[in-house]
Amino acid sequence: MTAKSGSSTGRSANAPCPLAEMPPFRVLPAELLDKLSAISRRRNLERNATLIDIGKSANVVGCVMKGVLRMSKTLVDGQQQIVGLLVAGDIFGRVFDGDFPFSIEAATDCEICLFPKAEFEALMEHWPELEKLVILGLLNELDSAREWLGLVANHRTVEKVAGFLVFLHRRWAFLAEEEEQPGGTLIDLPIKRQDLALFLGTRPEAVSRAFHALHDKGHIRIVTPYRFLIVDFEALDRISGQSVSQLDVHRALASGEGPR
Amino acid sequence: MTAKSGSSTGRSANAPCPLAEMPPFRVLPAELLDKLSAISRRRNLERNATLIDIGKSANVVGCVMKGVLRMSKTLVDGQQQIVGLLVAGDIFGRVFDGDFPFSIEAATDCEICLFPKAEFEALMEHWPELEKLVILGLLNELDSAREWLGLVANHRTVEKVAGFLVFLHRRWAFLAEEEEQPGGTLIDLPIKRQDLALFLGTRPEAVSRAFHALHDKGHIRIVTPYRFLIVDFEALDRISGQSVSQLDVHRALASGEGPR
DNA sequence: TCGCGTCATTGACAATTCACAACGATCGCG
DNA sequence: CGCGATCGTTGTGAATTGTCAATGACGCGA
Repeated sequence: MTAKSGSSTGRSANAPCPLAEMPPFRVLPAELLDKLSAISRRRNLERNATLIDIGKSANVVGCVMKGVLRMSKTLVDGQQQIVGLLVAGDIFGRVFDGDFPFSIEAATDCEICLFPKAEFEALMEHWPELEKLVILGLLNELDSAREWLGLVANHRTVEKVAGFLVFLHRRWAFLAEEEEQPGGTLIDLPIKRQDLALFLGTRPEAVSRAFHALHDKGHIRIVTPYRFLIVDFEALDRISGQSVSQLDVHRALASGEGPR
Repeated sequence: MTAKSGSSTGRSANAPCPLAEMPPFRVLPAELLDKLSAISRRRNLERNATLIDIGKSANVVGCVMKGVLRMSKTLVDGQQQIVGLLVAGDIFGRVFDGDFPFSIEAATDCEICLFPKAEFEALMEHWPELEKLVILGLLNELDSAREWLGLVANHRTVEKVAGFLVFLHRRWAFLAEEEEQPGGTLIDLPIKRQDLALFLGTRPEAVSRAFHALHDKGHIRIVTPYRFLIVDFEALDRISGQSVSQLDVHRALASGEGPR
């Protein structure tokens, strides 16, 4: 299974996961939660640790509890192509399918919860609720990937970067990664410039220039290279050219859909 | 334009679909196939007809029997952003979820098979095989979307276009859209230049130039604007940047070399 | 058959990004 | 406390694309 950076696992490896705390799982009946907890293994990952290597068999299904993971393909020359990010609440795993067509690495320190694939699938067959959860999770991932596609399809780097900030703001709104501030919303960037550049289909230099262009226009404020203050969200949304408001539906899933 | 060509449906609307002929459904037990057929409605779509309007409630699950459909979002400025294509064998539908966050239109004349969502979901709860089918279908869509992401993330238009051809060749290999020819493989392009440009994050002019650049290098042959002959598949794969270094490709192109 | 509109193609120029390089800031470690 | 490595930032010329405009090919309907 996921052999990797040795012992970032720690001794909490076998402790059951507080699944009930994660938004997507909240809707599940208590009995199912118990069964899930019973087969769950907790795991901590240090930044840059590899969870799943492309091609290698990885018979696990998992859920991100904390942190950010990146999914990427490694091309023959060693260059990485990032194909997606996983954040808290996201479920990953090739249920009923073969191996992952990409690697999964920790972009930040992470806490994740793993289930043996076979046992997870067995549970799915008996619990339609779990099956529903998986399907909704996949639809969510799909929407996310397509939203990214829209971002990357933009021509100017400023549009991509602005769209990226909008994306962060909208999609991870329920996470503790943002804080309200007198001047706007504070956003922490989970990945470094080079990764972001790869993801957006550009170069680190262009990303840097774009951030500073937005800064100079007064739309954002660069607190540190990894922390931004969103001053004028509307402006970013306008620049990104993505002004679509129909995606709010799925976020109900991610946010636990309890309220309202 | 796309005025939902009302009743292109014809009188074959209620005829059962030959589901058993579609690859994804072949594995299902006969009894389930019968039940699916019982609730299925066949439908024909003319090119540019709208199947599903964004935002509108569409309580259907469907399968493409023939032709190509495009999924797209319409941005505030009226521009379309294409987020995916559906080809024969693809299953679409927001199972257990709300409305579509995009529109679906026929890129070519199409034959599709529709199921009422509620009844389809009911079948899923009793037939794990169907559930499995849906999940695998979603995983497939996800892979497809991520592959697109890799394409669009490329910088040069030649890389995007080359990657697109590779994508067509690999992903729809089982379709009758390609034919073997003495000189290579014949591929039919299901969408026009402008759509492709939107999809690849560039302009029609650039797409055109890229196609002709590949033509001039001898890697493809443009039979008609919608029909290409793949002469040197390896070269395309190399140029696409999905399997080799983009730097090498740049140099290879710059020096004007052919296949090794 | 002719006329019309759509679409692909091509050309020329401006705008933007890439690529290469150097510099500076930050952080961990001895 | 200084050293080195990593990363972010900035500057410059070269390459590529976006943009605007015009032309030509094709299909459709009158």
